[in-house]
Amino acid sequence: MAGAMHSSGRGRRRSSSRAAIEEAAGELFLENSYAGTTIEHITTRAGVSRASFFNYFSAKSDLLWGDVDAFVDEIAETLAAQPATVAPMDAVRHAVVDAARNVGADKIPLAVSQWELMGAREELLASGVPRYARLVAVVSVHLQNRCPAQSGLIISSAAFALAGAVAAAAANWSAAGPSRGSLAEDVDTAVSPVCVGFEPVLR
Amino acid sequence: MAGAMHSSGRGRRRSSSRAAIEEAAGELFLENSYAGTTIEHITTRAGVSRASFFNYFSAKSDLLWGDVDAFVDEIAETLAAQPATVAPMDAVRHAVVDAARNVGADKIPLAVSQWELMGAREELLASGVPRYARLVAVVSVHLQNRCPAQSGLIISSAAFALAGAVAAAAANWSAAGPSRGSLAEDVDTAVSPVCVGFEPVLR
DNA sequence: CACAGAAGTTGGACTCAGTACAACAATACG
DNA sequence: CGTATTGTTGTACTGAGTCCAACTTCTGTG
Repeated sequence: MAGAMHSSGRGRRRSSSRAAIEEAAGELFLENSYAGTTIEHITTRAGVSRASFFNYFSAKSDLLWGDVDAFVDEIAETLAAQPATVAPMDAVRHAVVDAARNVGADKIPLAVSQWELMGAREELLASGVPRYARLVAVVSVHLQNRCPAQSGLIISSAAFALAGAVAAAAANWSAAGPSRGSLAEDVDTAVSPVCVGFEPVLR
Repeated sequence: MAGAMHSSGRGRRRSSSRAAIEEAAGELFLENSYAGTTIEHITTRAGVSRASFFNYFSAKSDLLWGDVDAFVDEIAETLAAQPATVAPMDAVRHAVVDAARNVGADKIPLAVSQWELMGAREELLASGVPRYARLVAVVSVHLQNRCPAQSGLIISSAAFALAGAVAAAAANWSAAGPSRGSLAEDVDTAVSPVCVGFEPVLR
């Protein structure tokens, strides 16, 4: 996020290593599956040193979740810009659905588009957790601000449940294959009941 | 669970390695934190070989989640025994709350009781994912059986949201420290809105 | 222009989790 | 007493992630 701004800094310029790594990884994951691809494979094909890999990514799984991070970022921004007049759960629903609208079928995250192909599902799932946790945190903070009187239990269960519904929608959507419709609709369908259930509790 | 029944088998008897490992691990996690404890530390203190560790546990994180696995097992059993007359989400709520009732303050899972002490929260969280996934699967199967007409999206978002609420309750409860009340109450509070929201959608 | 310093890249050594497997030890059963 | 069965151990290996000290490429300043 920050720290990467180097338009007119002092030292050496970044080469295009990052893009090369991402491209090589995408190819290799398809050829050999995620688990069957080592970081060394990737850096070799990208023509970069192994050490350089960790300049750009903190872990192998980071290659899979970049787009999801952006998705959560967008939700956070939308929520921050929401006027206080909107009902809290409605604000969250709109933020989530809007963000989903920007996820075109063209830009499906690697982790999602190649679910079956890449094997090691559980490992993939586990590597996605920090993103899920961040979504929970973002929603929690928003609800906390809007409903300061509420107990932490209610707040966090609403946030967890909502993030769960979003995850379900994403999983379902990706599993639908090339014939899938719009992610935004699926997210709306999945999230609505959660909002309906929690809105009255949050008063 | 299964596979451990060896009261009068054929070959060599199991020694008490398992208990020794668990005890040593519990001590060491408190002394040096989870991340600061290696498997070799554990096996050395337990007086067992490193190889033996993997006879009993498939990963270091298995030491933390054993009780949670039992919790999910219990939910699965209760659900299977539920009569078809109960509304689907009510059945799930009862199963979850009942299972929570059996989790006394004395038997708090390692992963939960020593959350702050052990550092490496994200790693812990990630290692818990397979359990979360199993809870989702158990609930999904139940809903699928009770509501065969429903779309997969609704089913799985209900299951995800419910599992999320349970996780929130557990996290909240554990964070409450020694003064915490009954887990079952917290779970009920967290899960109810989800059930209220999804019950009508499931018809 | 030289040079100091910032920022990027690399090689190499290291720790640790997890896998694989062959040898060895203990036990029940015929 | 053998023998098959099962538990335990030693050992060697792969691969992720960390650390760090060199080296390279760049920019701004005197």
